[in-house]
Amino acid sequence: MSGRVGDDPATALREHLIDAAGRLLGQAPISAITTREIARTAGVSDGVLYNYFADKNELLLAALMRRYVSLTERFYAQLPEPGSATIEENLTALAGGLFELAADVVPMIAGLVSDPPLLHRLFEAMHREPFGPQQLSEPLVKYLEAEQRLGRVSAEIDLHAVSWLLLGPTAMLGLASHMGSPRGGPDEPEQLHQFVVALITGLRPE
Amino acid sequence: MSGRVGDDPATALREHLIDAAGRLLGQAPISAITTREIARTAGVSDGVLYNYFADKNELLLAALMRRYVSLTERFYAQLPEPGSATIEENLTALAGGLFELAADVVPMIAGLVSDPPLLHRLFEAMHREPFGPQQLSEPLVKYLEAEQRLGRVSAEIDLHAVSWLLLGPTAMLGLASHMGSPRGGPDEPEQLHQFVVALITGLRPE
Amino acid sequence: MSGRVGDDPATALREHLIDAAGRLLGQAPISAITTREIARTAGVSDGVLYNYFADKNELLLAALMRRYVSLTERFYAQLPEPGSATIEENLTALAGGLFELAADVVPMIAGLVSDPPLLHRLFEAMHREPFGPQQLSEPLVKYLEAEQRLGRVSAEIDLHAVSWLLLGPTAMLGLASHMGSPRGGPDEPEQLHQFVVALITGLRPE
Amino acid sequence: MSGRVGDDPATALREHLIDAAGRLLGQAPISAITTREIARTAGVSDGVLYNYFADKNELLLAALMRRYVSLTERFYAQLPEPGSATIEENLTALAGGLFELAADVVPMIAGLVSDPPLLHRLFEAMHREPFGPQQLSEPLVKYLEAEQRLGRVSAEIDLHAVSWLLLGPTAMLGLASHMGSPRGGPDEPEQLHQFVVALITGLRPE
DNA sequence: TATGAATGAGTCTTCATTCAT
DNA sequence: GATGAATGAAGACTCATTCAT
Repeated sequence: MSGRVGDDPATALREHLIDAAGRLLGQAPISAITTREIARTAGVSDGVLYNYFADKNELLLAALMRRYVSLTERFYAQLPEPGSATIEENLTALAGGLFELAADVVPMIAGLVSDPPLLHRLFEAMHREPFGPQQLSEPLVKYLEAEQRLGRVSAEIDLHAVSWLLLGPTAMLGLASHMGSPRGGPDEPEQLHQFVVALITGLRPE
Repeated sequence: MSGRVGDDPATALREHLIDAAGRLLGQAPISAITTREIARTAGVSDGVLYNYFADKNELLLAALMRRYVSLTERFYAQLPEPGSATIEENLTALAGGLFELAADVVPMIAGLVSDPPLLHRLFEAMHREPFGPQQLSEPLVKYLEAEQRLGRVSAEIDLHAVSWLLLGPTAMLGLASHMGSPRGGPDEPEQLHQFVVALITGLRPE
Repeated sequence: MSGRVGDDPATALREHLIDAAGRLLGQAPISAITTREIARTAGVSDGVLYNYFADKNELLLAALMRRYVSLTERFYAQLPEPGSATIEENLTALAGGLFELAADVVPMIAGLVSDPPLLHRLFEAMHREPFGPQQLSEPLVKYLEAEQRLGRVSAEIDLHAVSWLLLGPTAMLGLASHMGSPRGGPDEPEQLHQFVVALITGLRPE
Repeated sequence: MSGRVGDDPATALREHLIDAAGRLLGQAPISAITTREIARTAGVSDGVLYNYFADKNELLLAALMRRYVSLTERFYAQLPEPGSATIEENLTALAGGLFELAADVVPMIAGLVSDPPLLHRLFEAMHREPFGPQQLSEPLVKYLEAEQRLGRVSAEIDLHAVSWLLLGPTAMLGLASHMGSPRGGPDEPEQLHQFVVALITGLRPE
């Protein structure tokens, strides 16, 4: 039972615990995760987590952050190249990535609504990261600015607002995908495409 | 110990319990509400709730529904008159109402992510109501159709998508307002206004 | 809600409650019967029973007695006629009746083992009845005495012991029929017949 | 609070809990035994039992089995030697052992009639033991077969039936001994003797 | 006398946390 | 440091019994 964890520096176990907790975070609502379950998943004893974390929440917090960062990076890696393809295609692909991100992140965060102090701690931690939640829109804005300079996006529009107009419906759809969804409408990729088309068109009569 | 409950006909206590639970729903995350707490808040004994509800969840469900319906009705009462004022003003006001609705409803529902069976029951109950969650967009679409007929909104745009483009960012802002918010940006009414302007403008270069 | 019980003297309700409890006694283990269930079965209110009985147990006791007496009477009505048919046939038929009696009575009494005071009260009541449990063997002994006088049963045998030799295995089989029985052996009527044959034969080598 | 449990290897507490439950099983009806009572009897905290058993019933089951096995072994150790003494003496001694066994086992099992699922689980467990309940008769049958070969028992009799004729009345007497017994008759050893004599004699007129 | 709503003690079970080894 | 057995507070739910109407 000794070398199971790895031969890394002393605190490799800390990482190992975070990974185990993170794995569980993808499988069950956060409130259903017990310390015993984490310990078993990690293959260590029940009490060891208290050697590295003040309490269960602090471990969960670290796992939450790690998960958030890794999911976010996955999204950033998919950003389209300004000037390539069409705006419609690019934004639709982007919305697809956002949807996946939201489908993974939203339930994680939504589950935290039950635990405001923990939620608050998570947000503080997120804001210390290079890519906090509101900065999620930043690369999106960057991309749109580039397209604006290329003349492929209206010069007069507020790009920060546009980023919310993409993020919002997409996240909502991601959340909805976790509930007994309202069958019958178009499927999700098609909905995302319609959002983009409408956003490009604008409400203003020609 | 007699008149405490009210002088209404028979099952006034049922209502009283729903009210007590509803009050707690506004103060604490749903998973933190205990049967004992409800009983104490209602000023009755621990076991009474089982005389009126199959279990704790059924009571919570009733309280949740009552809250949802009353918040929804508040929103519907504020719908703008097609043709009056400007589109921008109307949609901004509408977004304001949606924001308030979301700020109240979203945390309520988000907390349920931890309890999928209860969440499912809530959705079934909501769909039996005249104004289910997906029908939330219906009056919005109705309003936009009227404006479309008046020629104040582009004829070629998908109004269902537009409704999501309004609901999504607004709900997200409502959720965000419950967290240690990202200080520094514009305040919420201003953000909502910017969403509307951008949505009216559209991305397409003139 | 007034005349539901009948127009008999004032305490017809007492009888009605006993009947309702007796009906439930045939359907569920005694410990699973609640006062509310009795009241609903009887179509009366929860609290009435305390107007006629000191507590739940006293009502149950009365129901138990009534049931015991009625089942016992059913058995007595089936006693064979001495001299008719053969001893083997008569005793086999008799064992069949006893088996049915036991299958009905045994679980009722066995369930009481969990409640010694109530059990004790039941036995005291039974002994005051004309046909107490040990008197169960009396008609059996009477029948055997008649056969003895007719020379169809050994003169030297203790008929009281014989009655136990019939009652015992039969009751045991009745109890066993209520449990996940040990499949594979002969069925119950055949077993009863074998008991009788062996009892007639005796262990003594010819 | 350290050495209280015993110095045995690892799961001494598991045994300790079974013992505590077993002790209570001898003192109170099974349905009256609470987890708290077991814990207090064992001198441990309320929740420990769930570290060793899936639930209360599984602990009770283990205690029940242990008791059953130990009582059964006590009985098997007393089997008479075929050919020794007389049949009457041997069977009377055997009936005495059975009576003691029944007096201990029957109330234990009878109390379970109120809890069919647990009863079923007990039977399954019993059948996995070398000496299940129906195999109780096996050593008895073995003994009688030996006597049959020695010519001391009628060759034509069904020994399986005979074993029931001994077990049945004996078990009934054992059960009866737990109730406000029917004073006045012969005492139990004498009754058992009479059963044996009658069984040897047989009903058939010489 | 009948009602049935209210009571509240008591049950089983879970789980974060501690601490002797 | 690591272990994992023990702790015990807390939660949902049941039900015999009471009592104002």
